[in-house]
Amino acid sequence: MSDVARLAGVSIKTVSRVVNDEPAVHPDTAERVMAAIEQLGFRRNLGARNLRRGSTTGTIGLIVEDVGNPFYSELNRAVERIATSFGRQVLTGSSEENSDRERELVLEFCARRVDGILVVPAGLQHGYLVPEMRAGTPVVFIDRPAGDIVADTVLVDNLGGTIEAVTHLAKHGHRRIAFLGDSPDIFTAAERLRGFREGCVRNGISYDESLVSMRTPTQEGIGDAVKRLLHGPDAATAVIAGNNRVAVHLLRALAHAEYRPAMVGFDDFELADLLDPPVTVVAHDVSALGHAAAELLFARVQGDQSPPRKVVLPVHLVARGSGEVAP
Amino acid sequence: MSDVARLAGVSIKTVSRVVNDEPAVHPDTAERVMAAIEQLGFRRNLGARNLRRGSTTGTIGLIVEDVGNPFYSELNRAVERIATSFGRQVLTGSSEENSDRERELVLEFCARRVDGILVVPAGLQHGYLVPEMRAGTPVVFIDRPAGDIVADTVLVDNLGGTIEAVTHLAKHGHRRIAFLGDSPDIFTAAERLRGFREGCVRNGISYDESLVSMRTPTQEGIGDAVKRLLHGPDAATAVIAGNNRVAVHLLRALAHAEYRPAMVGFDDFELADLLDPPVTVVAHDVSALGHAAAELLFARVQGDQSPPRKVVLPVHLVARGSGEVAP
DNA sequence: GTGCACTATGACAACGTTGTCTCCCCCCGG
DNA sequence: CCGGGGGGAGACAACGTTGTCATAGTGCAC
Repeated sequence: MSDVARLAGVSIKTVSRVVNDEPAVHPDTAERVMAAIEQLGFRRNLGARNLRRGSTTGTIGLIVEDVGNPFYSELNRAVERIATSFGRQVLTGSSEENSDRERELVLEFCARRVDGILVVPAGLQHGYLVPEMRAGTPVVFIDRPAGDIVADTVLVDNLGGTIEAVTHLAKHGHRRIAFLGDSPDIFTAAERLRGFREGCVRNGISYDESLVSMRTPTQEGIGDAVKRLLHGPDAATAVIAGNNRVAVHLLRALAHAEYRPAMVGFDDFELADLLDPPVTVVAHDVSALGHAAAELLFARVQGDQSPPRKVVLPVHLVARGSGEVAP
Repeated sequence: MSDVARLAGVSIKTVSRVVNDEPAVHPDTAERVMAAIEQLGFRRNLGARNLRRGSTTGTIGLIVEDVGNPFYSELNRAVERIATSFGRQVLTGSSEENSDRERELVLEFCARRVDGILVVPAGLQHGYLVPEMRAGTPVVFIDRPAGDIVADTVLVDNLGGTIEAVTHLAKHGHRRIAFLGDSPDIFTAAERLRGFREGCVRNGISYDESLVSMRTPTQEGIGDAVKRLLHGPDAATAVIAGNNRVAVHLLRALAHAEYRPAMVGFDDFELADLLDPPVTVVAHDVSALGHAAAELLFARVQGDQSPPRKVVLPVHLVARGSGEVAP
């Protein structure tokens, strides 16, 4: 900036006035300054600006499990849309379902003085956030609640959705329904299992633990579970996939099976309608999730001091075929 | 920081020494400082630090068309992985295939003094980058080359891949092959069309422009193209989808068709193997694309001054069924 | 006891901006 | 001719850090 000032033959402050479109600069002067800026390729240093003004940095942080997972990338996109409308930019990070990594990312973001943080929490302990939140960095939890603190949270109706899935299958005559979930440490997985249980109860089905598998989904693990749960005299006639990754592995495991059980997945996914049979899912609006969370965050950024809110978004069952076959 | 210093009864500089793990601080003093930091929830301001040290900001920018598109989110993930290994964080933005937006994002990133920029360019004019690059911000172009400047670029073999697709179909007896591409303004789309032409030539097929459609893919547009190209006396017996979105729309348009042509898609996608018939694609390694680009960028960040490089990654045809049916 | 090396600490400036205050000049009314 | 007002511009400090240099105190060899 001082180079520009020298070249234009003005003071550094006048350059500042020009780049900030402040009035009270003579047009001729402004033009000289602009020319100098152009010539030198000057670009104002936003870091220094934010430091001096004590203003917001114009960035927010988004932490998800994996930015490469279509579920989270859609979330990312929705968040970005809102951020852009508020003139903010988005720093993203993948926690890889690792709470240490999550914490590292959060603290790094705080050190960068992001205006706010959106996080799909991996861990259950979030006490480390208390000082940051007290220091004025708003945090909104997405898809899963904070472990041990009270904070803004946006969730989907995991419980209701899974109950609906069970009911749907029961309505089509199924009494032995398997549930393939994810690691029970993950809130959504635990909650959906709870919904599965409750769904069984409501439909007069005795809950059978041997038909449940709760573990991080891998192709091999799901393959084994399929062999175990869908064969033999007490085999399940229907199966619920606890999330989109379970669903994909399950579909692959079933692809060449001689017997195909009825199936309902939690989370919609692209091409579900083009498979044979098309896959019935409990769908929810991922964009709406990101949208709601980001809106909530920006309300906080702009000074909303009301008590922490908990938003639960609805889900709905999309019947496409795979869930409507009889036992 | 001055609050911490006051509470610990030391100078601000000593606090700085403690947070930077500098030697020559008495353990007792350090402990007092740590306690004060803990008590006040102090977190060093990275912005101020970077300003003072004149060092890098520890961030890089990534601009893609749409962070929500699985193709780009996988790229994002690969880039993030490398960035993390270099201790950097990633600012992301979606250009929405709009060159003004792209430019806005780039300049904003530069104003934030990112250490480097990775961009999947939307426009053809990149002269605006020259001052920034001269000022020392390295830029690497991904998937598409810069329009009018020389810069590091990482591409995939669009030409070779499409030739391979045509050859594959020709080998299975097809002589009338349709090509559904994207807007010809997009480098990859134009390049794949060029490959289609070349493929026809090499296989002794006369290139028929009436079997080609180059436009931004929408469900409706692809549906119309299908009606036009795959019916009538001169109907195509095979079709090449120019990218993953075209493929998805095409699959949906064909789902309930009485006649299904052979098909090969450019870009692999999840579940392609589970469709009926499984979809044959020209696949390339999106992770490798992001990996290579990020590695190249960090080499530049670390001072590599060698002439701009152009990397072309190989593609390979994955035969799954849809491309192996006879006319 | 003197000199020297070394440890622990602090004062101060500087990074690139911008807010505040001040100054100068010109124009206009009385 | 003088005073006041407003437009245009600059000097300076400050944002939160850290690099440089200075200083005070300690221990040790001579």
